[in-house]
Amino acid sequence: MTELEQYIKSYFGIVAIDDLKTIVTLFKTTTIKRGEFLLKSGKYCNKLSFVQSGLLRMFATIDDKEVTQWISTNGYFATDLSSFIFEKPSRWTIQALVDTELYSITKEDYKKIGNFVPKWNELEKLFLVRCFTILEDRVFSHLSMTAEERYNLFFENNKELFNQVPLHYIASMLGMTPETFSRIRKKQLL
Amino acid sequence: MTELEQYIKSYFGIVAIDDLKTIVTLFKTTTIKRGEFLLKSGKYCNKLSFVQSGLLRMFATIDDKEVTQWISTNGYFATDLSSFIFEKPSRWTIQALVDTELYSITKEDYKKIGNFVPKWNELEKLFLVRCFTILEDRVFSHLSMTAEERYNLFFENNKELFNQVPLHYIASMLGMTPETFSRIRKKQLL
DNA sequence: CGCCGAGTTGAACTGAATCAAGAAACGTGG
DNA sequence: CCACGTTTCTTGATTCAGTTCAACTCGGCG
Repeated sequence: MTELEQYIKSYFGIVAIDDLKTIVTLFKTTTIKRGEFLLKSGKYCNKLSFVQSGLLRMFATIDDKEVTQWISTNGYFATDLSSFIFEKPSRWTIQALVDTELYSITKEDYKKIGNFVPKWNELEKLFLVRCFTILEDRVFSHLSMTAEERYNLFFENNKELFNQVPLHYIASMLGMTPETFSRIRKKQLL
Repeated sequence: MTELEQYIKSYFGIVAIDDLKTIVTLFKTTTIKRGEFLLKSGKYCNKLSFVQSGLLRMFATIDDKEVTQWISTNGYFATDLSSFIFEKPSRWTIQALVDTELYSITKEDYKKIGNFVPKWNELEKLFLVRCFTILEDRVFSHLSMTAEERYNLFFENNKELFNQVPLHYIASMLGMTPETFSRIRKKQLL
């Protein structure tokens, strides 16, 4: 069983085996090498990708600075949801931090899932609300927490990530400089 | 035609008149007086409300401080989406800033819409992605902008709000103190 | 080896918070 | 409709969290 199947089962509860198979077979295995791009800013994000193994980073470039919005490790999706659904150019660039295996589905195939799997709409809704909730929490963290508190919260929930990706990407995603990140980190290690 | 009908038409494009009527009749008119609560933190948010007129503020209380997450004015929805969909206790409190007219639908009735209006799933999806995108933009604003830039961006898109609600609520929602808000405001008015 | 990106550390600086006080606007009860 | 208390908003002085700039270390890789 692939991670993708496990993901769907664990997040969406009981789905008929046949439905599960139908969904999964619409996703195609692809790989992307370290440094390569899954999406470039300004392009339409025409696929939804699930990370089987590896790491992707989604970021925007502002005045020569890269702002990391999201890091997708195995078990996460990577896409510009807004671009994918509304078929508009993306603000984001998605790049592989290491060689990465993906299950990708094109927008075209994605639209078909609903026809094959009636329950899909419900699953999709749950997925979207989950994404919404994650962002809601992040907004809240910026309204009510210090850099240190954001660090701790993220660290508790994503310990593994800290030995997998360059830390300045995490710093950027948490809205602080690498220096601040480093100082907080030192403090927490004592 | 109510604002709710207009909202659905303008945001979701052509919907059959019958479908529109079906959806709208499931929403019940209610009013809520200044200071009253639509939702209290810890309770399950069992309805989705559309603001016909008035103002609602969604906030959480942390260490005696209120953190404003969202202000719903006419033409916006007010709900804890996560609580509403997953039927879990809410972190948020929603309070009326002035006497407010709502169109509200219960979770129970909400579930039925799909049966009556086949196209509903598609509309719902677009709605959710729109909500997602708004939050994504807010996260990005905290990762890449100063308080002043956030102020300006929000002001450009929400001028009307500035003469409708106490400004310290807007300040809180933008992640700054009332004092900082006031100083930036003074600067921009010159 | 030498280079380059990642991470650390220190010192100076600054945007924004905090603290405090006063002015203006508001709404509530008489 | 006025008076009074409360909330909102402003302004100034001070403090502090986090940024910036710069220098240095370390480890991996060509």
